[in-house]
Amino acid sequence: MEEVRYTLVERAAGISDAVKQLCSQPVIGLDTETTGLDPHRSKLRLIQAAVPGQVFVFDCFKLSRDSLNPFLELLITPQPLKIAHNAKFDAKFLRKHCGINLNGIFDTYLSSLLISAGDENHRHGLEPVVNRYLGLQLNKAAQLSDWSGELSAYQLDYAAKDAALLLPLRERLNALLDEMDLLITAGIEFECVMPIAAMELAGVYLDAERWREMVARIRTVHERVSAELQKELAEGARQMDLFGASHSINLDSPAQVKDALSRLGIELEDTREWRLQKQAKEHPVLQKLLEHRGLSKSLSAYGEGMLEFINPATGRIHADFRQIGTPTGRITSSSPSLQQIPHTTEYRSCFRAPEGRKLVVADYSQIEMRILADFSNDQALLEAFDSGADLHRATASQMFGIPLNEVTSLQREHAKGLNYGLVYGMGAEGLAGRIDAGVKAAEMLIEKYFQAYAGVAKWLEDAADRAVQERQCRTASGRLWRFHLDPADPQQQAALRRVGKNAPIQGTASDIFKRAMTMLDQALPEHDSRIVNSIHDELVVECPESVSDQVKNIVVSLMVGAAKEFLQRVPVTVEAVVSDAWLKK
DNA sequence: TAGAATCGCCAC
DNA sequence: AAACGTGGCGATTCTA
Repeated sequence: MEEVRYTLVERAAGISDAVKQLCSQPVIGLDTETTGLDPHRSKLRLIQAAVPGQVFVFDCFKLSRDSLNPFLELLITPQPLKIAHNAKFDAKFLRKHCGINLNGIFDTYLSSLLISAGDENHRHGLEPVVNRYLGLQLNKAAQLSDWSGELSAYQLDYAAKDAALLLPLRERLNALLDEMDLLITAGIEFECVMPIAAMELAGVYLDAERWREMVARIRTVHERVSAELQKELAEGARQMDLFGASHSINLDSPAQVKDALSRLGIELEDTREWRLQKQAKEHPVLQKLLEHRGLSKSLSAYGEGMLEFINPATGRIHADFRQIGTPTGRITSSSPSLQQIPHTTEYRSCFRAPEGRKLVVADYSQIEMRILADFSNDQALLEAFDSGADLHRATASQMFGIPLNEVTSLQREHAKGLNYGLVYGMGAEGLAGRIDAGVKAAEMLIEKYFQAYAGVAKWLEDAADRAVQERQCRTASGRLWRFHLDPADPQQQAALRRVGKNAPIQGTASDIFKRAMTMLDQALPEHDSRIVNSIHDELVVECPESVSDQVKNIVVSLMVGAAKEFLQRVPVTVEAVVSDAWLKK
């Protein structure tokens, strides 16, 4: 790419001329350079704004916040459209350091993800994206340079070039989004950037003392169980070892554990949980091993390490949320993953509302089954939801042709197993394992289920057929997943059929969820409230104690409202509680 | 010896 | 040898 012309704006006097040229544009390329990655501990150095043939580079170290105001005004309105690559990053720094919410976003990173439609071979950094869609080679070497001192011409040129590239890149990506019918999904994603940026910036409060005590408690038990296991597993070894060498085995090594068990006469293919579970009754040592595994998991994944994520600047945990974390559109979280904290009181009670505040914990009730009911237009399943009865009880009642109040707890369990497993394309063996029944019995239950819900059966089979035929599927918003499996391979075809059943449903739940986050992000600030965690179909909102009931009502009504944008046939309910901690009371 | 691959398990 | 979809991640083991 040829050299870009840029204007360095270091004095307040230069702002008005820049703004004059920027405000007449329908779209501008936007980028920032910062002294680090954490908005709470790093500084915003440059803001670059590109128009065709010209880039304005604002030096935030030399300009006061007030003098930047006329420029920032352009960023908080939908027009001009701001193009950024991973706008979440820039949005966080602009919010933290300039106090503004970016509005009117076109994100080239999210666009690239949508266009790739689940192709794992595609990378989505600016460099590969520019290479893929513009055929240009980009040098990102300056990105990690020191942006806190006097800037070299090389650095400024790099900064300007990045912003300038966004204009042609957007042209190309927008055309592709249009061709692929992805504009509606893209709109949902772009509007969700700011809510997610705000959530990351807010972070979630963890009671460190309480967490430490819990970890210490677990460690004590872990040490005891370890010692007991070592002793039991050494039995077999001692008899065989003529040299009397110590045989302390690594309990975290599946291979060593398997060998040790073998010496005790317990032969296993592998030592996965379900396999241990199977024989735990006859071999108490396996029960103990399972207990040890659980404790080890607790200490490694959810131990002291969690405390290192507490940001010294805020005292809170600011996880990294990937907005399009999966091909179905689900958000994922890492560093730490706040989406896989064990669902037990001892863990979750450590995630709390700070003094004077409360958490509203809200989740969609059976959202995926409701989407299935809506898509399939199955009258019986729709009726089950319309009745307002407990879904699994209603399902059992319909399967066995008996009144609701005569459903036994076993019948309800079986219906529950079916309701949960179905949207994942579960087979008879899977159900048998889940509900602790024989395969024959499971087959009969599935037959009964599909007799009751014939419309569901038809929709699922059609969805699977379509996936095999078209090698792709879409959600309600039009989000696309293209498959790169080989349909000639029976195993891959079976997998494809399962994904074909599940992805439209899981992905539509994502569509709904992102709309809910967007609507809430607009409504919550006036109540001094904010989203602090997001877990697929559950939201955690932190709010002042004094308005917690009001906020709870807002959360419920907006979440329901978001679902109604996509679902017309089925009622949607959201369960919400006001709590001191991340608990559903 | 660093990075990749695998196992195993947490969430929805 | 897995079962039922989507992930993240820590520990061990493999590999260049």
